[in-house]
Amino acid sequence: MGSAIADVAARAGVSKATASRALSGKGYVAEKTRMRVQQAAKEIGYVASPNAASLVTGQTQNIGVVIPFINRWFFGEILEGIEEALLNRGYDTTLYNLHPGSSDRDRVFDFFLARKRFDGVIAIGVEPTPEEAGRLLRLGIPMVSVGAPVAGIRSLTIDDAGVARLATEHLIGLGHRRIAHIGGEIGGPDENTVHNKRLDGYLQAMTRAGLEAEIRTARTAMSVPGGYDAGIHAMSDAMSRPSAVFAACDEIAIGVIIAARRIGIRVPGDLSVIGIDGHEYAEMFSLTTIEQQPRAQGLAAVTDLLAAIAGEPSTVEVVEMPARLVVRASTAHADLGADAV
Amino acid sequence: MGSAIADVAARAGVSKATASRALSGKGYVAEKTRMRVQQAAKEIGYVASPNAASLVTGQTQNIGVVIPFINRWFFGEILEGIEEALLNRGYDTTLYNLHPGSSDRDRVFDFFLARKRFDGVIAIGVEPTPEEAGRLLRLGIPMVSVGAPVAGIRSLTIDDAGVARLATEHLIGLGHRRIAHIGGEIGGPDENTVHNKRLDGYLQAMTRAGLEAEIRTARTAMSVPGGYDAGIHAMSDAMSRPSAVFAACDEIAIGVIIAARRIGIRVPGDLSVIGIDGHEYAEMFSLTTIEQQPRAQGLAAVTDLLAAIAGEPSTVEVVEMPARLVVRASTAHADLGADAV
DNA sequence: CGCCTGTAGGGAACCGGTTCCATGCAAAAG
DNA sequence: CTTTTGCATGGAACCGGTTCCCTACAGGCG
Repeated sequence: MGSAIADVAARAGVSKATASRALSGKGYVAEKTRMRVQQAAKEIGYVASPNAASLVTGQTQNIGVVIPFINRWFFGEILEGIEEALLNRGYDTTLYNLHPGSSDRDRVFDFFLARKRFDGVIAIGVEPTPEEAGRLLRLGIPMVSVGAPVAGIRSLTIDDAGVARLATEHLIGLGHRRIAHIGGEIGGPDENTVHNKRLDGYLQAMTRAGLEAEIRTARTAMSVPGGYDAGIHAMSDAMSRPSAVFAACDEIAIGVIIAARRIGIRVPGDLSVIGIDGHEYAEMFSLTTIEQQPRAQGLAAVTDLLAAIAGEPSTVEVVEMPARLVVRASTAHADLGADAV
Repeated sequence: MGSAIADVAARAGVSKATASRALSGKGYVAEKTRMRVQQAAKEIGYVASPNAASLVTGQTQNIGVVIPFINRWFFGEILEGIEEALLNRGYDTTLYNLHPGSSDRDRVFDFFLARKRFDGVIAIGVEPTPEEAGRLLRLGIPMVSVGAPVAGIRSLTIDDAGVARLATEHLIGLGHRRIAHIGGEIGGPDENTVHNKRLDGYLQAMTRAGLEAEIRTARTAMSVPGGYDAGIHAMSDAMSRPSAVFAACDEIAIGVIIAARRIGIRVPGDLSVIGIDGHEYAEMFSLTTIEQQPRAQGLAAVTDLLAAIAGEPSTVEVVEMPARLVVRASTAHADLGADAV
C-alpha cells in the first residue's frame, strides 16, 4: 500500500531519480541497475501512482467520452470500439452518459470535463455548442466529435442527408409512391442533429420525385418499441396505409417489421421497409439498410484524437465515414394493384 | 491555461492555504475572503487539478468498472445505472470492457486497476478470482461484484438457480413435459458463472418432476441472433420438437420467438417460451419472464461500494437482489393432444 | 484586567513521482 | 598524457494542491 518509488530506490540502493529512470525506461541506466530496481519493485509490490506522474508530465493517459445512450446498439458499438482502441494504447476511458436534454449537461462540461483529468475528449452524438467546445479547447484539451458536424472541432460523420436520400430513392426506384418516414422525436426543426439531416434527405428525395411526404414520429424515440408503436399506428388504417416505410434507424425499422407481422401485413409483400445503421439484428430480419460501421468510427475517433494530442495538425475538419446500401428481403417492387389509390 | 491555485491566491491577496480553504469550503474562512477568492478564481478561469488533490488526499473520486459486454441489454442497463449513481455523487466512471476469456484480463487487473487511480472497483459478470480480488484488497481498494457470488468480496446477485427452477416449474405447472433449455456457450462445467447456475436450476426442476432434460446451446452466445439460430435448429424436426423452451436469458427467448414465427410455429399455441431478465422488448413480444432490475442493481452496487470506501464495515457478504415472475402471453397450457408422444 | 476560546489566516511540509543539472568516471580521440 | 565524449548516477527543484501547526486578534468570562 504505502510503497512509493523512494522505497524501491532505497531497497535497490539507488536514488529516486535512477529508480524512476529504471522503471520508465527513459534515460541512461546500467542494465544491472535496471534489473536490481525492477527486482526491488516486484519484491515490495510497488505500483506507480499515475496521479503523481500526471502532475509533473501533464499527461493523464485518460480520455473522457460523452455519449447520450449506452444501451442503444449504435452507441454501444461505438463505445466498445473506442474503449478497445484506447485500452490497446494504454489509455483509460472515462464515461459520461449525457441524456439528450439532460440538466447535467453544464455540470459535465464545466465541472467534470474541464478539469485537468483528461488528455482529450470524444463526444458522440452530443453536438457540443461552440461555448462548450471552446471551453475545452482553451484549456488545451483536444476534442473529436462523432455525429453531426460541429464547426471548429474535428468531426467524424456520415453524409446523413445523402444516405437518407439514397434510402428513399431505393424505395422510389422500386415503384413506391406512398412512402412514410418514421423518425424519433425531434428537439427543434433547426437543430443540428443527425435526425433532422435524415429527415431533410427524405424530403429532398420525395420532392424531387414529385411525391407527397408523410412524416410520422415514433414518440418513444429511436428504439424498437418506439418503432413498433409507430408502426402499429401507421398501419392501423388500411385506407391510409403507406406501401413503404423509410425508418430513421434500424431499431425503428425492426419495430415496424415486428408490428407488421403482428397485424398480419406481409413484409415485403404488403410493405417495404428500409432503415439506416446496419444493426446486428438486420440480417435476422432480412432488413434492407444503409450500413455504417460504428466500431470503425470509434476506432477512427481514437486515432484522430491521439494524433491531435500528439500535436499533429489536422488537415480536414470534417471526415466522412463510409456507409453503403445493403439490399435484403424487406424491400420489394411495389405491388401496383394494391398500391393504386 | 496554467492557472494554479497560487495565481488565485495572489490575485485575491491571500495565501495558498486560505485560497484552498475558501474553494473547498473546509476550515475557517471569513465570508468576505471567501467571496474574494471565488471571484478571483472565476476571473482567471481557474480549474482545479484533481490529480494534485488526489496525491495528497489519497482519494481519486474515480471508480473502475469492469464489464464483459457493453452492448447487451442487461449489462448496458447496469452500466447506465452505475454511471448515473456515480455522477450524482461526484464520481467519475472509468470503464474496462473485458470480454470473457480475453487475454487482456491480467493486464486490466494488474496494470490498470492496481494503480492508485481508483477509490473502488465494481466488477460485473466477471467473477474475479481470489488472486485478482486479493491484489486489489491488499492495495486497500474496495470491490463490489455483481453476478455470481465470489468468496471474500461483497457480491450482489440474484438466486440464479432458484430463478431458473422457478421458470422451469412454471412450464411444468402448465403441463409441459418436453421442455428444452437453451443457454449460451459454457466455459467449463464447474465454472462459477450465472450461466451454469441457471442450468443447474433447470436440471433440478426437471429431475424433481421426473422429466428428461433436453439441453441446447446457442453457439452464438446469449444474444437474439444466437437464440434465433438455436431456435431454428431446435424446431426444425417436427418429431423431436419440444412443447416449451426455457431460455437462459430474454435475448435468447426473443430469438426463439422470432424463429418460431418465421417457421410458422405459434407461440404460445405450439410452443411456450419463458426467459429471464425483464428485457426492454419483453412486453413487445409478450414474453413471460423472470424480471430483475439491472438499473437498481447498478445503483445498489454504487451505494455499497461508497459505503465500503467510507469505511463502513459490511455485514452481509452476499446480497440477494429481487427477481419476480411476470406472466405474459408467451406461455400457455400444454396442448395435450399435440404433446402426446 | 487577565485569561480563555473561537475564528482567520500564513508558512511550510508533504503527497509521489519526473526531470534538469551537476558530477564522476572510463574509454576514445588527439 | 591530456582532452573530449558518452554513459551512469545523485541532488534538488518542481508539478498543484491539502493540511498541520503556529500566530494573531476579538470578544466573553471570572
